[in-house]
Amino acid sequence: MTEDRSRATIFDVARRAGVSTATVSRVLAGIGNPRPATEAAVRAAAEALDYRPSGVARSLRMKRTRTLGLIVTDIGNPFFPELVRGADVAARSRGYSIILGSAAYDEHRALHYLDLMVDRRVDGLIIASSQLSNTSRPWLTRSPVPLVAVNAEPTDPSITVITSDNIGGARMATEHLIGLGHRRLAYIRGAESFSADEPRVAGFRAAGRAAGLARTDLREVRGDGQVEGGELAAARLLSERTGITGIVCYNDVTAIGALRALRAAGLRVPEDISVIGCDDIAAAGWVVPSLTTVGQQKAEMGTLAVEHLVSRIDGRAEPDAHEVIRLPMVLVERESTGPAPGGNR
Amino acid sequence: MTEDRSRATIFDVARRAGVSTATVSRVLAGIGNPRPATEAAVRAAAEALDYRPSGVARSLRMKRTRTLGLIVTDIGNPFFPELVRGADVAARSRGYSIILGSAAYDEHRALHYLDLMVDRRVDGLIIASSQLSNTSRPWLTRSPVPLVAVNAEPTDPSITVITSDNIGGARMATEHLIGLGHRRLAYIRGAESFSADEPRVAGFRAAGRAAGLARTDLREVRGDGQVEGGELAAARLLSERTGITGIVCYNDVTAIGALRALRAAGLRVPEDISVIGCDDIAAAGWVVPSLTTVGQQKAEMGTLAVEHLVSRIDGRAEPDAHEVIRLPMVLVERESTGPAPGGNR
DNA sequence: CTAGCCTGAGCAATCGATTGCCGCGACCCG
DNA sequence: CGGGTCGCGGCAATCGATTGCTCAGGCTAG
Repeated sequence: MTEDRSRATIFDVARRAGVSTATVSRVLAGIGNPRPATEAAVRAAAEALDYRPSGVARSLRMKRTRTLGLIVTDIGNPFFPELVRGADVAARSRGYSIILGSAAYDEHRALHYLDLMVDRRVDGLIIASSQLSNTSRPWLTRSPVPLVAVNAEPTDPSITVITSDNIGGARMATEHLIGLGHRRLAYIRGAESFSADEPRVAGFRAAGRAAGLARTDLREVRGDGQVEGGELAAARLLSERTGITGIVCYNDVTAIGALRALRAAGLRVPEDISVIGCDDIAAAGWVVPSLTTVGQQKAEMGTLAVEHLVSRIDGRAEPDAHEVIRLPMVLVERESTGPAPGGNR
Repeated sequence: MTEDRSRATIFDVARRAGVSTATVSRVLAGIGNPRPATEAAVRAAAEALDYRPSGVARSLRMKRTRTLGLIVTDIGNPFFPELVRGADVAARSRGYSIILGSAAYDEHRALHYLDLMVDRRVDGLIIASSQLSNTSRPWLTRSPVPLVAVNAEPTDPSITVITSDNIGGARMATEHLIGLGHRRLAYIRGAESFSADEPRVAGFRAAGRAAGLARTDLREVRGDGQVEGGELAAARLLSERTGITGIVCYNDVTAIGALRALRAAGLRVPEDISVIGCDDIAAAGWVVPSLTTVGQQKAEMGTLAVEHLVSRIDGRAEPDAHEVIRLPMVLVERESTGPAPGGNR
């Protein structure tokens, strides 16, 4: 180990190369045109000392950290890894890093992360945590850094939002079932705090109404966005014996729970009953039968969020160009949906 | 907006409170015992200006960022979110943050993150990326910051490793099947680059040998650690018609693929054939039949990695107290395993 | 040959905190 | 009433980079 325990500083490089720190900084940043001999000396010294500029010192001087904070509802929820990945890739390609915070469904945790990240002087914040959308609005609107909300319904015009067309997605899912001949449908909702739940149920109702279905042929039960909630809700639905043949679910995880309940009740999917989910998580393709779903463009949402922030940070976009971007959802047909039984129509 | 675009600095607080920055720093850090009037003035000023110390400036001065770098193979792989969560919780409770990097199965990306994180002056690194274990060893052994490898086999005595008892886990899985009367077994391997594959296949063999099974009754086929690989491998196994009744899989994702292939072949699980996975990812409980598996203590691995690093950073542990921690794996019995058909004992 | 210009590179300030050292004021005791 | 001691709080250095301003030297043109 010839090298010191701590890393070489720009001062060490300057001394070794026989120049000033200003010159080292300029050469390494490619600013100005140094005399060939100077440039060579600096590069050689930097190389020999394995010099790497301190991001901390640079951040202090430049007043930017090239770091973005990303707060998600819960990293264990299969929806988020893809979003994180999309954001990560986009950030990296622009020279930014992501600091991750998983709120674990807890608003206090989320707020703590928010403060932590601001203290760390992140250049921007991506909030993909439904927990924050409601109570913490004051914090968000007076955020000291650019901010974008992902996968949440717009609550404040001053905040940019990137989300899916939840109404359209749920309508598409419902229309898919109706197109297969289903006439008695149910919707299993998510937890109350999920801001996408309301628009999705609205899409479900709209599609049902448009197809002329009676209010009584459009059941709605409450789930929790988890497997257990979907399982319970589907079981409740079955016990009601209302003869529904198609279930639209708040998300894929809920749909997987519903699948389990139907299986336990001896019903075949899709022969006896069809199930459609939402999100298109990886596991949707793993279960048997594999799950038909309307997919969200998760990675794209992450990418767009980063792009939006970076262009705001770099001043390429108006500081208050607040918009609402709604990504279309895409129908992914798999095995869990099929023609309605009994040849209705 | 009374407040400025940029945050208040310690200087602003000092001026408003009529004291020096040194006093502000001391009061807010709780060092020394200030005169009550002084303390009140400082706190009032800090409050009024919504002052929050700059982590960047502090990091520069203190030469520690209270940030840990975490590099994972791929955040989309369901194994990692739990690990990330464990690390995140442990880090947060100790005042550290996690910077995440997802290598997306690409060693170049992983190395890039490594450099990035060192440039950001993280205080420690957690490598949970199998991509790094091999070629990048030189980098790792001369890392400028404390480092711990997670979920990898020890390759260098100078690196602390936290991993599962892969041999014991695979043996346990195999013994579980043998205990249920199965006598003709197969093991579906992971990709070659996964360092846990070798020990697991060794555990499989050891358990088979110990039970007196013939070499020909212990098939091994190559998968890829993904659903597709498991599906293909299982299909190949079936086409060989060797009459196996139990399949041990490299991981749960592989097992889920196997389940799909068996189902497609019209075989019932577990009546005709038993399947056991490894990892205990969330989806293992979602598929039908739910998957029996030997679980890794994912969150604990993340927690231990953080604890190890923090104690090294804080100087509470020897700088070269390099150890290998092997966490036991735990058998989680679900529906995909059952007595061998034909009542073979 | 000299004056002026152009450019490469150094000086020093700056970013925002922490902390060693020291001075000054107050209080106590003789 | 004077001197000593204790301790609060200020001064200023420091962390490691970036960058405006300035200086000096070389080259060109008159």
